[in-house]
Amino acid sequence: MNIGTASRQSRLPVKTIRYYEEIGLVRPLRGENGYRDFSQTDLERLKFLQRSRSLGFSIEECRDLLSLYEDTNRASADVKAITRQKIQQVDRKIAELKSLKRVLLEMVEACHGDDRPECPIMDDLSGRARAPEGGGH
Amino acid sequence: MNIGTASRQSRLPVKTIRYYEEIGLVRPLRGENGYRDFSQTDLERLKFLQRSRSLGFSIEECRDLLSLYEDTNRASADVKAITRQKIQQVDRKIAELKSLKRVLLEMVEACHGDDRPECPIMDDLSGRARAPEGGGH
DNA sequence: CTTGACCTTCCAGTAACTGGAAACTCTAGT
DNA sequence: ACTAGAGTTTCCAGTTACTGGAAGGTCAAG
Repeated sequence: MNIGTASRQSRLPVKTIRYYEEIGLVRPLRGENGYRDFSQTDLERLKFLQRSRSLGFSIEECRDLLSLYEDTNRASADVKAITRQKIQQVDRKIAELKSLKRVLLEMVEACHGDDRPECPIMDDLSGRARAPEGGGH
Repeated sequence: MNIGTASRQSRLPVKTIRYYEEIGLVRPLRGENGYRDFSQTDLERLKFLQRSRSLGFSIEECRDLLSLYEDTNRASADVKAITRQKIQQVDRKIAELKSLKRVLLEMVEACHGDDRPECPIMDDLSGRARAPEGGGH
């Protein structure tokens, strides 16, 4: 099948598929006209990539998963371990964002937000201390 | 002051400061020897950038904030609006990550994780349906 | 035979740096 | 005066995972 068909069926942009070929994630055959010719197996790989990428695995992680995927003797435990690591990464990222949000919220709450030029948010960003407001920690 | 001193005082890597100059975020003077010479004002800008970047504002957002910062007539409301937007972005990102985590957790929980080759995680990634386990939601 | 969709390659750009090479300057110690 | 080492300069390339665009070849329908 041509790249356009593969694109629709894998829900990956054409450009992305070409890129995946470039970095060796798929190796479609070529027709006489030079067009890429994707087999069902190639399509499987593309779908696999689409899903694992959208689940936040990096290209390199996908490469690992893909080789595990195609190794019929691989242990389920290996895959589970990688997935667990990924969950931890996601957890860390969530925690980071939450603490970021907390700071931003504090800044917004301290800000009168009218058309006066004084602005506690700016003071925060510039490193000036903000006056404590009712002894919060 | 030299770039090394500015680096230590702003807690920005030397390379990053040069990059910020390249994209016009700071414009230090030059000494006779060609060395950058940072004024107190330059240092303020660098500190401002360090803080706002670490709070997740993009370079372009920082550029906007910086011009608001230096506009003594700007309204506090403008800054507040930008910060509110940023909070919404952070919220969206957190929600995304949480739903991502949910999927990953489901996969891990469905996986026996021993050395057998069958692996529900792989089945998920490859798009195969997984057998429902006790009436899922 | 033309039109338009689809395909090809190659080059460049994105965001925000980071690393490294080659060369110059400064400072402290001998 | 000389030298070693730290600090500085510019420039080029690499990172991640694509995305956009130009210039051109191919295919199917009418």
